[in-house]
Amino acid sequence: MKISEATLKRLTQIFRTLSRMIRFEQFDESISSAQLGDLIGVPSHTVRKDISCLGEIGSSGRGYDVVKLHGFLAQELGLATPKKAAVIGIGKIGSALIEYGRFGNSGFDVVAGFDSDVNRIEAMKSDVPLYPAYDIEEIVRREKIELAFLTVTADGAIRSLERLIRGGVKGVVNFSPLILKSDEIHIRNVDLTGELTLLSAMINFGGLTASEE
Amino acid sequence: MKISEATLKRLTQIFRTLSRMIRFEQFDESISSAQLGDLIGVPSHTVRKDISCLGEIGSSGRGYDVVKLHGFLAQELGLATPKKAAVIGIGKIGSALIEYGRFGNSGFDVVAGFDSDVNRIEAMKSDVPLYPAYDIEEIVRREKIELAFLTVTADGAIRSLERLIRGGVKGVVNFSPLILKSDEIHIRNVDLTGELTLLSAMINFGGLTASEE
DNA sequence: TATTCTTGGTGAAAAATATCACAAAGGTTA
DNA sequence: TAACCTTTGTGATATTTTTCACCAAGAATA
Repeated sequence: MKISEATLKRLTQIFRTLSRMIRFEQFDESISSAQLGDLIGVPSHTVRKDISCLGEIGSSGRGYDVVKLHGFLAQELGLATPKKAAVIGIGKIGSALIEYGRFGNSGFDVVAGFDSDVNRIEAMKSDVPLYPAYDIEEIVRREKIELAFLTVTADGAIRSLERLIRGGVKGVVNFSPLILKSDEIHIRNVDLTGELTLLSAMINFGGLTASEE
Repeated sequence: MKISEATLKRLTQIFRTLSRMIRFEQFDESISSAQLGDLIGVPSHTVRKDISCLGEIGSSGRGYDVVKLHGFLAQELGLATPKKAAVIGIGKIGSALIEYGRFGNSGFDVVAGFDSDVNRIEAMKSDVPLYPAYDIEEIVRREKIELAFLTVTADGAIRSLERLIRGGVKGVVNFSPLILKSDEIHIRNVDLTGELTLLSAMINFGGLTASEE
């Protein structure tokens, strides 16, 4: 079965929503595709089609068993055993991610932080061990780290990326304003301030799409 | 002419790339669609088609005049006169965004910060004025703020969003793990740790798309 | 048990998006 | 000026993604 990136994104959103419901013990035994759709902001048929890509797990007339669906998604998406993750660049964004990353149930676990500024490393206190940037390749390989948040400036982004790839990382979320691409690993570019620029442009175009020239 | 959200996103990426080139004075007089495509990670024909949605601005045999294209995009996308923006929630992410937001050429200008913790407001020093959260509606209306970064926890996200909408905001970038929707304004949901979960799932599926069940 | 209501799964239709291929326009060189 | 590059703009095509419509399965009710 084929799964599009859009579908995979929605499935992980469903997974995280279920994780949160379970963590806070706020859920009924089962949930309908319409309810799930409301939670992630898509119509019910999209939810059904997405889930059915992985198999038949729902129950006609009742919906999806919350705990069962959560476990099913964890299994099928490979999130059952969390992957190790690193944060490169311990600035504000980086240290925020280290804190957030301590929640379980997300499919990953932040186990190391890196920064090129050795003084900053020593000055900071952190739940996870911090290392100088030139140790990225070695530590990533030794600890079998598979994922990384890249929160460095545009200058250092490429060098850090190369180190990560040489260390064997399989996926990177890039927060630098530089748009990175790689044939070897998965990269997701997240431009924080770029989102506001896009929003600004969207407002000028009235609707989401369509406009008079 | 109609513009899809995907096209608009790429056009803002081109705009920001050109802005950076101009700011650092590192550019030739003109640039080809192929070069632009390399920079934002899409093929040249996509770049040409996107730009041509706004009009004919390129020059056969030479490409696009960098300064002219930048100005043209600013004009057409409505980024020529920066919109005012606010940051709701002055934690690590929030204060990082306030810093980043001081760059010009992005189509927006951060002019206010808000937090529900009054002590934190007083303790922080910031380039922009900080206010308590219950003043959101008033200040947003008075200052004619059109955009906002929402960097609060899931608990406070909905209340903050309502205040922003009542104040007349037109677009919000939501960083809380809650997926927000609104019929009245544009909302972009950016789930930072969710990106790693998605990446983790993508790795388990080998390619970007396609896989055997 | 018969009836009615709810809800998932899914093939088919529709819409949106991306890709291609090439004519035409401007630049360059001899 | 003529021949040859380079590169844009775009109609046509192909692909992907979403939406729709409805059947069948299970639950609830009487």
